[in-house]
Amino acid sequence: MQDEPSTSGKLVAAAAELFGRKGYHATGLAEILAATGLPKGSLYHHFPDGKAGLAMAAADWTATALIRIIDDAFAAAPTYRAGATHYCHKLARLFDITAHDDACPISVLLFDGPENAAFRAHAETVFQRLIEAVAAHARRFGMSDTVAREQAETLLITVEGGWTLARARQKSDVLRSLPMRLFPAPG
Amino acid sequence: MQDEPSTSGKLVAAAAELFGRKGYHATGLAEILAATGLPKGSLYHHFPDGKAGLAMAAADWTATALIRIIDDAFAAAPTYRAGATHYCHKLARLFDITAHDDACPISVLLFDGPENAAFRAHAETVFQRLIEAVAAHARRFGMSDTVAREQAETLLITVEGGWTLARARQKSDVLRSLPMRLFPAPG
Amino acid sequence: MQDEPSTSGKLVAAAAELFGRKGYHATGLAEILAATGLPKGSLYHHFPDGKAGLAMAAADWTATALIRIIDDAFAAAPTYRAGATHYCHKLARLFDITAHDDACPISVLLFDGPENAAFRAHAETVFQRLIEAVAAHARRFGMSDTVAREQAETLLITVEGGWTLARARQKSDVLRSLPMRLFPAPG
Amino acid sequence: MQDEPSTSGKLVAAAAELFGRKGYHATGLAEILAATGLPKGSLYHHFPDGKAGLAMAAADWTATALIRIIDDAFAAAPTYRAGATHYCHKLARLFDITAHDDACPISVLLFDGPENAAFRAHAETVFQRLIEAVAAHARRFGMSDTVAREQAETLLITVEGGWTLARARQKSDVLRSLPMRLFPAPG
DNA sequence: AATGAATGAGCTTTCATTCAT
DNA sequence: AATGAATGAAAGCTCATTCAT
Repeated sequence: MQDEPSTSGKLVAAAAELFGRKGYHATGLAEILAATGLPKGSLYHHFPDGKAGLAMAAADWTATALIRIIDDAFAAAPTYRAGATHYCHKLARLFDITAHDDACPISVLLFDGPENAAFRAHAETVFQRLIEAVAAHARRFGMSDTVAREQAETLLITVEGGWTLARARQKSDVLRSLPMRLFPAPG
Repeated sequence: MQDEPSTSGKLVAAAAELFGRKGYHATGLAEILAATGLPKGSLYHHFPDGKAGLAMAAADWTATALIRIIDDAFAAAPTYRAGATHYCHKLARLFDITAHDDACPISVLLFDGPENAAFRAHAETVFQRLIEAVAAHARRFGMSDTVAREQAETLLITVEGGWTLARARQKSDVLRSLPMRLFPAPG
Repeated sequence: MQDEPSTSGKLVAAAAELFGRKGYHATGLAEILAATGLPKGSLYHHFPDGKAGLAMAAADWTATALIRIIDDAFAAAPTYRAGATHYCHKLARLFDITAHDDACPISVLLFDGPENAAFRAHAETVFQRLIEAVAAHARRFGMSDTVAREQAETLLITVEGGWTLARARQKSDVLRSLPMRLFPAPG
Repeated sequence: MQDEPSTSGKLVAAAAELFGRKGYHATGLAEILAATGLPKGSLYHHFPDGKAGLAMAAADWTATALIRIIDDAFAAAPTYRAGATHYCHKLARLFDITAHDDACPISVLLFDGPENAAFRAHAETVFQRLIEAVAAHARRFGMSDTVAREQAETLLITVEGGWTLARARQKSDVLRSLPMRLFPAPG
């Protein structure tokens, strides 16, 4: 149970953090290397495709982290609605902890990337992984495949937009208000 | 009845288009100038703050264009729900017309910008203009101030997230599905 | 006896101040115009040769100001030595009043200028005007032409070097020590 | 016995020559690189602080060269006066060899630099190195600490001013006349 | 005499990447 | 696997100057 992070692991973590905070093009490789303390030439051994390859790995890494949060949020929840609510609250806390200045870690990684077909294709895959993670929980609560995917998409869409507005306002309130918008009181 | 576009107007339009499509940092000033045919030095005459100033102007310009779409969508609508639905459909058509590759014209302009306080402050203002434009129509349909603003925020959040997912999939379907998500069938 | 400074007078004064403080190349025309409040196009009406012409005028203006200081210093002096001492003290006071950050107003104007023959020729003329001003006082105290010019040159050389060292140290002490160096106590 | 100049050494030498001849701001990095034949990107590898860092290194390099001249001049001299005289003559010869168009290599490097505190602080240090080098010789000839430093300052002040006037006149005569001014014939 | 928009060459600097060791 | 010097294209920006009004 050694934690000693691997060289490429350190690179991916630093890249995910910086790409999320500053954007793909605004983050220089020198900055990433400085954050890890690794020497100049190291990067291209682990990521022969350079910055683009590192960005894809960082997107995967971020998605995995988000899926863990999703699973945690839904694990102890009695209903789908409760799980979704937990998820929004967890994201609000995450927003408060970080510098209030990170973009949705995924969308930035994907949308500020190079105008590259492979890169764009990767974007949809990553989003789909998140949707599938939520849909799995929805099915667990008895929803049909179709409804589960529809609900998962709605949650993701709302969270994505909510995070953006929260960032504009530098306040996490919007994220905490998402459940009320997703599940309006009847009547 | 041509308006013979002004020099600075041409710059703003080209900037809004390119910033939206490629992102702030990925768009070079040389590109913007090439798109307008203007010489290098012209830019700083009209935008002494350079790229950042041009980006702010482009954000304003885009917001104004979006508000016109909002007003058009709600103008002939019999209900708020109908107006919001029209708006989503109009955006889907806009998405189909453009290169399928533009980010939400506003969020990209604001969130890929430089790490600049003034820039970030401008972001909230622009978003607020859009929310207020929608809220005005909501009030027109009899909603209270509080409810109107809440509904407007919900619409904007959903559209923002929907556009992002549409872009990842390079398909406008998600945008067309937003009304169904916003106003689920009762029962 | 109106003081209302002429347009070109304002330009020359601002140019002399800025060229002296920051150097010829480090001072932009925009800066000079901003300091005067004059509009962009004004400069070339009064100085068709542009920056170089303005710099020559500023050098003349500064030389005239220095000659007035020289004349004041020697006017009430009983001996040449007393006059030279007054002059050094006056310069030390001038140094203390200004930002401690001006170069010798003349040498900067002349030596950081463009690599231009006309400009360099002007340099010698201006220096010669200063030497002649001092030499006139020296002759007044009975020195021969040859001795007077020699003494004037020595004073100017020393003041020039002293001002430079004072600037490096940001202290006017060196200027006050110049008389002691010029006229060492006998024995 | 060639030293095969290092990349950074070539940069410093070229920078010292060009900064001295044309001034800090009038010298472009492109010029320096062209003089060395090095490619554009090389400079920032060796001088991460860019032009300012290169200028400081060039000032040190020039000071070291001047101290060697000072030591040579005083090495074989029987008296302090003889050493100072040798120094002035050596500078006059140096002036004649170069393009007659260099400023005092040090003062230009320091006084036409950017308005930067670190840069200005470096200026005094470099001047002090020169003064100390002369003072060491003065002490060798039996002068007290105080007198030695005073004499060294006087020599430096005079040389500085003399070089400036020589440059204005494009003739080295003034430099050759400095000993006569420093050590006037008694009587 | 006065104006301010227009101009494009030039500036310093940063970039992602390559390569010899 | 690891290193750090080398590379040159491109970045955003400022410059002195011109010109039509």
